[in-house]
Amino acid sequence: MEHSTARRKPTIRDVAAAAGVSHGTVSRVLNGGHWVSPEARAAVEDAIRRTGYTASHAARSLATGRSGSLAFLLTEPQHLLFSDPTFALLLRGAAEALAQRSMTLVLLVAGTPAERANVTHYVSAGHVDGVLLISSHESDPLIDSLIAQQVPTVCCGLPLGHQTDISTVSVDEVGSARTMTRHLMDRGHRRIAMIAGPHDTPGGRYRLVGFREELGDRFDPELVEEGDYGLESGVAAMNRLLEKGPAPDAVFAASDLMAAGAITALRRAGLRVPEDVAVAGFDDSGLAESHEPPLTTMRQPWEQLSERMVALLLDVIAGGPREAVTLPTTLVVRESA
Amino acid sequence: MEHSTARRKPTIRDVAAAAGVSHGTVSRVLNGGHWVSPEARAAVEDAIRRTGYTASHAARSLATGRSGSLAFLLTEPQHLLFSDPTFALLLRGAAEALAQRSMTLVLLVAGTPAERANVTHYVSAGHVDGVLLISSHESDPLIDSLIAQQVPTVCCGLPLGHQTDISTVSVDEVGSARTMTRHLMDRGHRRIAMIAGPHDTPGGRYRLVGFREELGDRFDPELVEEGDYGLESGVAAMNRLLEKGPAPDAVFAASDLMAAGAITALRRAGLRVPEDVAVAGFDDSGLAESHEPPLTTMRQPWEQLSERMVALLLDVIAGGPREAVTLPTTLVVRESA
DNA sequence: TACCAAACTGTGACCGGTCCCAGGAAATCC
DNA sequence: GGATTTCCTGGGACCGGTCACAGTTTGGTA
Repeated sequence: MEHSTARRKPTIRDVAAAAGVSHGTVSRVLNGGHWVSPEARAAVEDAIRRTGYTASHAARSLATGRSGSLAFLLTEPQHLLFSDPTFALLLRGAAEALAQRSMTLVLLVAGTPAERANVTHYVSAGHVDGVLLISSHESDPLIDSLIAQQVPTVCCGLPLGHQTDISTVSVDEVGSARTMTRHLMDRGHRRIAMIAGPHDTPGGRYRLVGFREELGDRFDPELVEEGDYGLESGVAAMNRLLEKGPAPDAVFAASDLMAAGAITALRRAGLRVPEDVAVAGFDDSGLAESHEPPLTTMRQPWEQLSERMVALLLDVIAGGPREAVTLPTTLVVRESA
Repeated sequence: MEHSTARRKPTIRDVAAAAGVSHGTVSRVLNGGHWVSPEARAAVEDAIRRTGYTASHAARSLATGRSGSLAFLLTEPQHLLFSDPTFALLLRGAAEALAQRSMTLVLLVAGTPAERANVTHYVSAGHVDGVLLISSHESDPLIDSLIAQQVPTVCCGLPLGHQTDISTVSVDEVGSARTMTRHLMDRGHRRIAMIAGPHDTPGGRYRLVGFREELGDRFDPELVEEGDYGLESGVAAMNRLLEKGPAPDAVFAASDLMAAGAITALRRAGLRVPEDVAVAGFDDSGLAESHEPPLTTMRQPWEQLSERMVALLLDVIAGGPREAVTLPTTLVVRESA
């Protein structure tokens, strides 16, 4: 007898011995159990239970060539990551969607050029099966190198300036912006300003498009300023709008954080929200509900977004066709507008 | 000749062939290069460059028994994750610290009981080399099962109710709270209230201890309310304080989010901050600086926290001794107090 | 000159799965 | 009743690394 049970982790062959079958049969049970007799299957399942067997990721990965993990790739500069609750929502959703499929999420951050190089190397070395690309800017070289390396990728939001066929999951940016703009117009506002997102991001560009479309000939380019989705940039953009001339009677910000920033700037200027100026946001990021006053905003379907991204990426990995999924948003009317 | 180069990824043996040495020598070069001649080493390094070789995680992991990844384990309920910028800071820091060591971070979320079971199973199956445990509550069964399974673990913050020797990295909670309390007293405030964190978390308990110690016989238990670190709970706690009697002239909240919530509640009650009531936070979480008014708070050394946690965990994995690291915080005086 | 240690290198077993192939048993068909 | 198909099973090669071991060369010492 062994001097102790040696606490070695049981392998597939230990299970096979315990069940009185071959390791090949155990493997078949593990992978769906086709072509195994009911008795053999039962014996194996019992043996697995008795031995406390758990499959080794590494061994499986080596044999199959698949890693069983996806990368959650962030390319935003630091200060946005810190503050934007949006990323946390997507991250959590993705982690959950993967856990259900017993896969894992690897978080990759590619803010600095050095990090980008590392990340590209890591990803194309095949350490992950695919990439969930979050928030990319126009003509981001990272996308091109992922495409060049044939890495299965799904983008969150339509990648601008890349006419290649990458699968995407996005929300109806133009329609959402039109809905919110219409809401502000219906409330009787006439001088409506917009604090748009960066023009090299889909949210920055298309929300502005929707805003302009809905306003029609009432659109005034003087009433558009650009921010980076962050709170500070909302303050700055609002200040620029106030410097230009008479205050608008409503402001549509392309993110909740910028809306919060705009409200701060308006208050400093002695204006009340929503009495003097109505302010609407975008995202419904959790901050919106608890803000003072609670923000009127467009709700993005966060759970669906991450779930669909994961599902789509797995399709792509399995060799499925390109797809572009568009999800609807909903108007949430609270107190700010 | 092959019909095409077949795009198979080069292995260690391909490199060996290209360099004219054995695969064993290539492996030695890869692992520090001891006992290899300078010429062989140069030949191998050149061959690696020419072939574009990248080591396979899976194969290495299978051979060594180590996975090359750590888990970032979150046990908080959902709504806090969504809003608290604190987690994002720690997460990013940890990802960075690991990337420098060419290891990867696996994000695990154990909010619901079902998730907890999965996570426990996953971790003890050895799919990660160790666990960075973020924000655990008192007598969390998760900690005990990790200990029981001998999983190398480092906690962020002293785990309450677990007298076992787990390595920890924490900040000087008591000292930090005393510093802030002293600051408020020095500013002339006499009726100082506290919005504490959950009493079953180290930050909730020890910040209150420091507050009480510093106040001495001026301490009034009536002026203490508890929140869950989230914004909403700050609003609620402040409202409870206001209902009890005359408003305090200063409030010390155990998180920036709760401080922001307290300010919201005070404003709704018609009180000005800091003119009528001073409000101080804790964390310096990015929100603090951009808040209106900017928050006086205790800055936690986020980068150091995550870096030390990772370093400590790697020590533990390597068989090093238990350690309890305590890091200092710094008082940041802005406008709110 | 013989002997030995140190420095270097090659070989092959092994980690724990998957998957293919050959073969046996039972059921089906002519 | 014999041939063929269908179902099930065992065995071994293989994935791409690491590591222990044996063997070769070099230089120093008795």
